[in-house]
Amino acid sequence: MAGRKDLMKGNINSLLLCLISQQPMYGYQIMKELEGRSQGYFKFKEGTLYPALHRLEKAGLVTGRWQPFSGGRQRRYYHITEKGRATLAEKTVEWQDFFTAMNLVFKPITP
Amino acid sequence: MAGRKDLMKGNINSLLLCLISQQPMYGYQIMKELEGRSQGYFKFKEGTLYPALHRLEKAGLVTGRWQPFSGGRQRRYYHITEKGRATLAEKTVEWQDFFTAMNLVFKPITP
DNA sequence: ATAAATACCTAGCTGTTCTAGGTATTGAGG
DNA sequence: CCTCAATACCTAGAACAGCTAGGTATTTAT
Repeated sequence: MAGRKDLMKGNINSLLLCLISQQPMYGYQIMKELEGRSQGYFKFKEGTLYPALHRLEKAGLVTGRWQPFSGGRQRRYYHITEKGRATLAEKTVEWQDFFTAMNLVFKPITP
Repeated sequence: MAGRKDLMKGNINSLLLCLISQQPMYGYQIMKELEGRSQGYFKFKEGTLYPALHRLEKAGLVTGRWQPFSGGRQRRYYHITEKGRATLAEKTVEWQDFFTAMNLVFKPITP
């Protein structure tokens, strides 16, 4: 029974799903990508990002796969699931509804 | 050191300040007004609204004044302060920045 | 050598929001 | 007359997201 309530708190899930839906990504990459696309606005802390990814995985919206790359350190690539794609579609509509509502209230300030 | 972090969680403060800045209002009236202006989208519970008003008052952004009306029950009208008006201006800019950033990330989904 | 960037993780705090109750008055419907 | 809905305010407690602040380990540039 999610909905507008969750939107108030966390748009992070939506942002993560959106990026991962376009191509599999690993955590650190997502941080940089979000910062780049938003022109420096979104700077998520690791303590915010990684738990969020774990929540998404636990909810079955993404699946993480360890992949070694040249060197030694492993990267955990997250792939979107069907369920994740459906959720993203819902979240997108919810976001649009939300900012429509916000603007309906905020508009009258500067008449 | 507020800022984008707070936006994620609570836009309620912004909405409340916005309404109260236009005219002094009491709690119940604010609930109805928000619901009306947002075409039914915002339906804040009393357990959300009243503590939020108390927080705003404690922060010096609004001042509450008891006023009796025909009948018996008292209404507590909230007036915006100078500090509240300044905060509202900041919050408005923050909101615009936020949804600009959101749209920068969300746009590429449907190319 | 050592600093910075990459790459991942978690325990615990704070603070917002909702749930779920409470009080009290007025007016309408049966 | 009585009860219910609407008006009008309030709070304690739970739930949970996001931040703080720490940790590990590798590679590359200085």
